[in-house]
Amino acid sequence: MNLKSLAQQLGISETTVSRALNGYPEVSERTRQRVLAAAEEFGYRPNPMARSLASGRTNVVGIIHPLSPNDLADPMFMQIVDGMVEALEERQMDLIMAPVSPVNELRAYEHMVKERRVDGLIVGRTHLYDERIAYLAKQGLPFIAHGRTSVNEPHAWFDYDNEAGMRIAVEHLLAHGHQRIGLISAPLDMNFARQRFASFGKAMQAAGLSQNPRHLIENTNDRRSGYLAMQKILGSETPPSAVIVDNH
DNA sequence: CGTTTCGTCCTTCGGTTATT
DNA sequence: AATAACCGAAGGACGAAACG
Repeated sequence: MNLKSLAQQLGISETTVSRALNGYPEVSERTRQRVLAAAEEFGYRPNPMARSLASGRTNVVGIIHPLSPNDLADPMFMQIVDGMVEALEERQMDLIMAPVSPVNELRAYEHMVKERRVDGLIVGRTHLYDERIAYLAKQGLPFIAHGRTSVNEPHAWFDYDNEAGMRIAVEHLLAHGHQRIGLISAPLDMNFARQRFASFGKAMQAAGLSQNPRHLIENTNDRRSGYLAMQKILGSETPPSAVIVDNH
């Protein structure tokens, strides 16, 4: 069932059917309802290929993800995906998630852009200087970054207030009387980790406390490295009385 | 008579396939 | 080898019938 035959069934023109389905104003409400009902009845679905051809859009938003085995069991990640899907569904758009090996990540972005497979991209886990964002900004493909970066091109992003979050965490521990505080960080080339690390140092300094380098472990990004980091901290000669972990 | 609603006609999209 | 037709839909320009 395509647009043409649907129009024939209804005895009205293709244009009117198209207008009715796509929310154009110059269609009476009664006709619109008739069209919608018929579309439902005959199970009409616009051919996505043809639609893309005509509109130049794919109605797909993508996220390229260097997949590690942990991700699919990661409730935080799934929560984010869930939010994206919810927003896209409202607009009848799809999300495609492209798992990719870390070495191929930039190539995957080029693939998406050059072959116009998506209308837009979401870029997660931003780096201090993020080549992916530099690339996308140059190409002009719409995207939004989850996290900041030092790339200069103007672009949309959303992020948490890492500076404030870490300061609050430190102040919380200070208020409980802790003086020796450790920090387990994600790799510091990740922007969020760097910001939190810097904020930690600032908050400790503001409290007049010195940081013990042995209590600062970076480069943890999974269960195992986190476990090892904590072991290392607790095994030091004067272990901290509290530890902040910057990553779930 | 002015507005609303719908139709006709035409172009466009990017690539494949059939026809000159 | 060049050209045209075609796929299915979007959408703009314009005209006309229906309506209050």
